[in-house]
This record gives sequence, structure tokens and C-alpha cells, in this order.
Amino acid sequence: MKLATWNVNSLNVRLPRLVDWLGATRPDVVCLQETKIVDAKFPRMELAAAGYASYFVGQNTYNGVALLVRDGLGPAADIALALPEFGDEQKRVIAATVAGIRIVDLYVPNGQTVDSDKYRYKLDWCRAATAFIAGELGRHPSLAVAGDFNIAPEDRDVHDPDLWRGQVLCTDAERQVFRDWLGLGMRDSFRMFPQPEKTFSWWDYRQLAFPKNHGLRIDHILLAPALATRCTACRIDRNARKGEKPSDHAPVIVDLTD
DNA sequence: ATGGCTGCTTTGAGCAGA
Repeated sequence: MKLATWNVNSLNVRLPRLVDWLGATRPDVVCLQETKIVDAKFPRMELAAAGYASYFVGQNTYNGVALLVRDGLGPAADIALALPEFGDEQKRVIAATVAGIRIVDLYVPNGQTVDSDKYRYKLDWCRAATAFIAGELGRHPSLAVAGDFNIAPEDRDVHDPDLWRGQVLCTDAERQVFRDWLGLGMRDSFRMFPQPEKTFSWWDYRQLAFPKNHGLRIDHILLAPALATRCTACRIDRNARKGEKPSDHAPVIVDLTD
């Protein structure tokens, strides 16, 4: 089982690249964020032609998440489309059970700046997500939580920690959320393996950030113990950030033994 | 040397992303 997460920053713009990437990478399940598309316009036919079933919840302009499931894995079951007991207009969560694995796809709010209402919303949202993950883990030992967390967990996940210190994505409160999720028993799959230094998953479109590798690692796949023992690799597909009209995020991919 | 983004919006300057 190959599981991936990718913030595509508009499925409208990125669909050709996504289809190419699916063909080249052949993941079994893909968690998408920032689809920015209403359900009625979701390109399910195009993705079906590429060999994937789509499950999604979206809206115009912002947010939107989807799960893509490769044909032959069987249908996704027990689909959830929001954090329970957290009134939220924004479409940031989809969860489903696929081939015995419970997959939670999160698009964590950005937070904008620490003095903004959006930062408060981010922390409230994350607290609700903590409760959701705890509940899911209780029901499903084979749990994966993947997505754009908008949290760089440690200084080594930041190209210039001094520049980013205390800034949104890197604050103590956000990093504590990440540790809270690990504290539930989840493992950061990326850190289960030796990794090259300065490996990131997001680079600003501006100021040549990508060629200078001025990035952050903010996209993650967390695995419950029962899946962590099956995990043989985690990598970030930096090549997907190259070329014409890339997303500003690169995909994260894990391999799980059967 | 400097500044160099992208996607979206009941189309066109402004917001948001991170």
C-alpha cells in the first residue's frame, strides 16, 4: 500500500499535473487538500479515467479535500466529512476506511498571523482535531492521519529557524499540537527513517524560494503503531514541485507492507 | 543591485495562502 498526501492548490489548475503524477507514481490512496472546487464540479470522470475513485467535500475559492482510491482496492467506507462537534463552514476534513486502513485527511488552517482571529481559529480547530484523532484511534488501530498540517514540528523542518521563530507555522502552541498528536501514539513517518537534511514539503512561490530550498516541512503522514510497524519508507517527492505551474507543496508518500 | 508568486473572484483590485 502506497499512501500519499498532496496539497494541490486548486484542482482546476493542477488536474493535468495530478493525472500525470498518478500515472508515474501509482499511489493506492491519495489525500488531497486545497482542491478549491465545489462538489458539482469535481473532476471525478477524469480521475476515474486515470484509474481512481474520488471521495470529496469542497467549496469555491478556499479549502476542499478529497481522497483518491486506486481501482481494485474496493470502496471507501464510513466516510466522515467534518470534525464532529465543531461547527465549521470550511471544508477541511475527509476520513474513510480503505482496505482495512482508516485514513484521515486534514487541511489544517493556516493561521495567517499569531495576532489574527485566524490563528485563534487554527488552535481551536486543532483542539477539535485532537479529540477526533483520539476517537478514531480508539476505533481503528490501523489509523493514518495525513495532510497539510500547516505546522513545522521542529527547527530542523525550517530552512531558517531564526527567521521563522515565533511566526505562524512555527509557534510553540502549534508545535505542541503536533506533539499532542504524537502523544496519542501516532508516529511521524518521515522521522522513522534517515532523511537528507533540509528536506521540506512547501516552498513559497516568491523570491526563488524553491531553487534556494527556502522551505518548510508542513505536510505530514502520521501512523498509528499498527501501521508504523508496516511502514518501510517515507519520502517527499520534490520533483513534483518542479516545472511549469507547480503547486507550492510537494507530495509526501509512505510505503506500507501488506 | 534589485526584486523577482499564484489562484480566485458574480473581472479586476484585493484577499489569502504559508
